[in-house]
Amino acid sequence: MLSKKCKYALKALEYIAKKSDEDPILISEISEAQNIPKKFLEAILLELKKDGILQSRKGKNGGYFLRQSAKDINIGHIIRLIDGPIALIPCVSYKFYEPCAECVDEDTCGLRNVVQEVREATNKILSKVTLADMLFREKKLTRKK
Amino acid sequence: MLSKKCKYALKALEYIAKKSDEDPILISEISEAQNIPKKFLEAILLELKKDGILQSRKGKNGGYFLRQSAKDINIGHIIRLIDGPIALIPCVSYKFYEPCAECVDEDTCGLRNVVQEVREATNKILSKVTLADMLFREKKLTRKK
DNA sequence: CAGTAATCTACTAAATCGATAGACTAACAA
DNA sequence: TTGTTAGTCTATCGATTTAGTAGATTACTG
Repeated sequence: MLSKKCKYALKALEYIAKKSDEDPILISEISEAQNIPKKFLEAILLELKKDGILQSRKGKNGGYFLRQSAKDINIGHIIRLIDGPIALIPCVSYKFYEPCAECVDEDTCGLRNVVQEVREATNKILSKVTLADMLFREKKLTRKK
Repeated sequence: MLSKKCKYALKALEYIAKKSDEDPILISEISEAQNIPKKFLEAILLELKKDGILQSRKGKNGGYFLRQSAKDINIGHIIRLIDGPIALIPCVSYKFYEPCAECVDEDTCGLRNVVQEVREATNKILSKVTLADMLFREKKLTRKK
């Protein structure tokens, strides 16, 4: 499961991306619009900034804005940044590989084999969905309604 | 990520299934063979028993054994039993559905739409893999080596 | 009845999660 | 150059979950 933090991060990014042609956006505006505790959101946006996804300006007319284009921001990347591994077991993770402490032989582990298949499927989706895609999906769903 | 508890449960089931033609299997035997803390394993096996997956007998010649055939025990079911929802967000979960507290409109949520696709892909795999399949994969991998 | 092995009850230490408080610093405008 | 605005940094906190332990009890078998 995604943590609330991660969900907040994605929601906030979505909100910023949607207004990416306007002035920098205030933390407090995002906080109110998306129902995210302000102080908590601060820390999240900072983390996204440190990773180079967001940029910020202090003082009057300050706020946050995207550093990269929304179509270059990958959803899987955000999830990994905030929550860590997406894989169900670390021994099949790309970016966070770690051997199982109790495992006798990784190469012949049936569970690992199954979980690997799940990771493959998940990754196939997440690696190609960007922030721009998410916005587009949202638009499409809204039109349908 | 799966909890250690869940990994232990799957490993234990695998071990029991592999020896399903023999006498009931002792907790202590599984614990030693699979490097699982004995007391912790006790609780896990009990949970699996309460769900009807395992059966047990006390005293001499006692131990645990499968209640159902290994090919009727679904991996996704075990994961849900021990860890709860597999979905990345509860608002797309089959068995553990819950609306997002902060979400304004679920039907048009772009994130939800993406996560739904991931769930679909994950579920397609997990819903068809059984304990027997896992054993088979293990055998296949061992032969290859 | 003795011994064995599962079951039940009750803890606990450590980590993580979600959130808050308050001081500090940079940008801008009057 | 000073006040205001808005992001940044440090620190702490309560609640929950995770992983694991201890010890007494109950059921089965020979």
